[in-house]
Amino acid sequence: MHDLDVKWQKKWAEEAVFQPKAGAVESPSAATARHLQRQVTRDKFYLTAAFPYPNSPQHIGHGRTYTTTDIYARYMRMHGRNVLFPMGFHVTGTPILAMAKRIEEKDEEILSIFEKVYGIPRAVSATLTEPRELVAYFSREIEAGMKEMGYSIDWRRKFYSYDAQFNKFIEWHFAKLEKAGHITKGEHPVPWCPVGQTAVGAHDTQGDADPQIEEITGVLFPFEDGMLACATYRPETIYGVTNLWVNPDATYVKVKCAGKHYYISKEAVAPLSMQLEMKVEKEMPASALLASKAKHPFTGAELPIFPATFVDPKHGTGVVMSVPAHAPFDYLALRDAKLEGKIKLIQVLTLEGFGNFPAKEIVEKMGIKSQNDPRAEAATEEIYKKEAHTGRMAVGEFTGMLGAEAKEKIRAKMIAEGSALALYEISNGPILSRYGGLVGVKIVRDQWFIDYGDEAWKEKARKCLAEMSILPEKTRHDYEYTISWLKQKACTRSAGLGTHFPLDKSKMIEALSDSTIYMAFYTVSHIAMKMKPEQLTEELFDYVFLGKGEGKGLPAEAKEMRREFEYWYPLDSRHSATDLVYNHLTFFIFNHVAVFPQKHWPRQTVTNGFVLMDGKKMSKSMGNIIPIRAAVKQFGADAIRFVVVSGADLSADTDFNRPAVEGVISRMRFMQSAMEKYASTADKGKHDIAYKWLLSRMHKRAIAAPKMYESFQLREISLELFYNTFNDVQWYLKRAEKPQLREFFEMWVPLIAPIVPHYAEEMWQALGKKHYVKEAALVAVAEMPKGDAKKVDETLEAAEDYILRVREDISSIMKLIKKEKAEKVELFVAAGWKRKLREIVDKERKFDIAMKAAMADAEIKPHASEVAKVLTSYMKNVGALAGTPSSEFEMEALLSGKKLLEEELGCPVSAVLEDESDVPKAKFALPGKPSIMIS
RNA sequence: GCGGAGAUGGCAGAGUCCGGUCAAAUGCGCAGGGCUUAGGACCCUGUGCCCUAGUGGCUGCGGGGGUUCAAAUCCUCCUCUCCGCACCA
Repeated sequence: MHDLDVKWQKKWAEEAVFQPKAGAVESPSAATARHLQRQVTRDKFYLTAAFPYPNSPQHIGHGRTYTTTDIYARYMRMHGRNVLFPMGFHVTGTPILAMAKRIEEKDEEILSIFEKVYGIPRAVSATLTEPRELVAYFSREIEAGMKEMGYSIDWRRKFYSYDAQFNKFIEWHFAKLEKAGHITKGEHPVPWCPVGQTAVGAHDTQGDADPQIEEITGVLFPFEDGMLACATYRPETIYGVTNLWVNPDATYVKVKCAGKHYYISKEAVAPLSMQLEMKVEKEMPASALLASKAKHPFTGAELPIFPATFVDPKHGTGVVMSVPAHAPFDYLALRDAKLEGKIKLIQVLTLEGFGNFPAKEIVEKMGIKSQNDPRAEAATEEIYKKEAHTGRMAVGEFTGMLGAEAKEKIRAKMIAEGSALALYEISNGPILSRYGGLVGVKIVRDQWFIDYGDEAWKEKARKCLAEMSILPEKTRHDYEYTISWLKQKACTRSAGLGTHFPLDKSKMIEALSDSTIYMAFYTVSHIAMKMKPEQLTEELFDYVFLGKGEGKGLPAEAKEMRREFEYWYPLDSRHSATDLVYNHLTFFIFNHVAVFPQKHWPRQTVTNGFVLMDGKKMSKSMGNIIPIRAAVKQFGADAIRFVVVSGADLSADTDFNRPAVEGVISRMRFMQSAMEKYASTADKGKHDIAYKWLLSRMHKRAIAAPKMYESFQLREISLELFYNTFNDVQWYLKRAEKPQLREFFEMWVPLIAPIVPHYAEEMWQALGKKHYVKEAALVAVAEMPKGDAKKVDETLEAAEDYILRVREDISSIMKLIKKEKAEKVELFVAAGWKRKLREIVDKERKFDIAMKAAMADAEIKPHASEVAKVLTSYMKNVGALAGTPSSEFEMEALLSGKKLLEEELGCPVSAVLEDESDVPKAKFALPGKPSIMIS
């Protein structure tokens, strides 16, 4: 398999079939020139798939998107379009840096994954400590894998997103955004590692946990000369605060922050200082706080401070406000301290199914013993959940409002009047970063944004979307939703590979912001990459991409670049996995409409689901990843291409498993040997019924194929052009007296070529001179056969189905009567009156009315005794009545299948009309279902 | 919480829009047989339950209820699963 792949990949490369020229013909070898000539007189077709991120090799999961794209590219090429399918590498951002660092630190986990999963020897991975070395190595691997998969990519246009020329392009891109007013600056909370001094994403954390930022409220209670800060998720319960809690064993501090004094736990200082600048002035034991009292920020009422062990000094501020009516822990702590009678509970929310103090009730109902009882957690969860959904405010200015709504209002109000701080926290913490620090939340000043919240911009994006084709169509809603909620998107980071942010060179443009219009760069990259970066000025790109000016004073290459861009743009189809709809693909639309004129807006996106391995999600930790190159070596490119796209609908996840791959390979072999046996010469003589039937099916499929390819019904195609076709050929070989398959194969091979190109190429060559389809040196550039509607014969196909059904019925009866071998088989075809009765029932589906109508019919009346019985059997399946076959049809079909049946049964088979026979069994015949007599 | 998608046989997965030809395509798995020294591959047959000398009957498509001569398919309520909610490629 692999040799065959290499053979044709080499041939395609030699003939440069995947290196299209904008609007004119290059000079590939004479063999293909003719076909390329044909192509360029037709329309161009430009498509791209998301470029890979080379921080590790690719596995078969990655192969789905690229294979889908390639099938489409190959189909379009065979459909006569001049196709451009380029590829590059995305290296922007921090994961590559993180990976290189981990290798440098000899991270056992990563080295062992490389060794065990991808088969990279430790000696080799040890050399990948430099980001550029790493990129060079993995991009080489990925490119080799893509070539081995037979992707029809124009590699001349390859670039890396940190190349100086591409940097220039991104600078131009951002200059356009800035001029359009889409760049803003502000503050932003990010997950931050205090040790690494950097923002962290999932790939920077231990265990690949994705840190989630959550807003919390730091309520400030006047206390001595400052304020006690309490972090809470439920600021709306401020009305029900009866006291405060501190941990009796913790140390507390007095800090100065923006001119004010706050009291918090000592352990809260480090995480909170990422958000607020603070200076510790004094340290004190908890007892110092317990001796004093705080004041309620609204009412000024005195609030005692009590000790409670459930207070975690590491969490929030290390001080907790007590709302015993609604928080089980607060109630329990109060009860534990025997203070229940002394402190009066205050109701804040009304909750259906509960009285005034839900926390007290649930604690009593569940019989929870103390604040250290593990069930206290469950009780809290239940009450919080119920109150969050259905609780209504019972006190304060928002009385009657849902608690969830009141929360936002109260929080905003308190922050505005200075009685609370806006704080953030990592909701799924504690998370440790790879640098060893506990991840906290930092407020980044000088954060630059792309303002996707701009309504006018959104409108333009919607307009573009409305005119685009979205496949699968049901994804359109996801785009609309994403456009509606997108706000400011942070577009710079303090570290990473890529392009420096033009307005602040100390920052880097992050990865989702520098990959939105790079498809435009491909159209000129093969020229730009040979130029000096400083030649790629804003003026040049304005001319090339926006057609500004006449190109005077610009480098000589400018005109050619402009021509390439104008020829290839707009992008006809953009491909990726579905997860990118919510960010990349939507940004892609936004940025195109911001930078380019409407005629260059994208026309289509195609998104696909993932690949599962034996029904399970692929993951490095589970070790169920098959690297793409290893898979190709083992199974050959075509089988993998076939399996990753044919297993499921485009949007659904598909499964990759060995039996599926092997099934494909064995079927391909079968077809190949059938072709060798029966298609070596042109079909001879008059086609018999069986061959006419097979060709009818083939032509029908050829007619249906373009639509299926164009709407990415790849599962449907594989089913029709492969499994069902395969079954047809098997049936045909059984049916045909002298099988011949020449016309069949001349059509079949090009039809499947986009999916299994190497195999098809080999078959195409083996066929030699074509008799029934247009000749082409390579099937990759051959014309897709068009089915001939005149060769589609529904009657013939129906007859064949009929024979199959009769055959099945005979064998089921044989089994029923436990007969190994029959002496003879007699078939009786139903009488005319039964057909007439069927028509009556088809029109009138109520039993009694149909019965009356039947009895009024002179032809049917004589059979009155049988009518009720026949009618009953019709009624059972009223839907099956349409298209009653004629008795002539049935007789003819039986005659055509007679020989096959006799051979299979090893006895004479006869067919007569029901009314021409006096065998009693004959009466059981129904239209389409002859009565069978075996003796 | 908000938004989206989905639930079909041992498994994967069609069918659902436009109700009837649906015990339900196709593939895998499993069982029996053939081939083979054996295994693999390959080929045939079977694979919800029940009855049966006659091509049959019954149950069934997440759960409940409804519409209809007829429901996997239409309506309604419910349960459960998956995905996304950004600064991360």
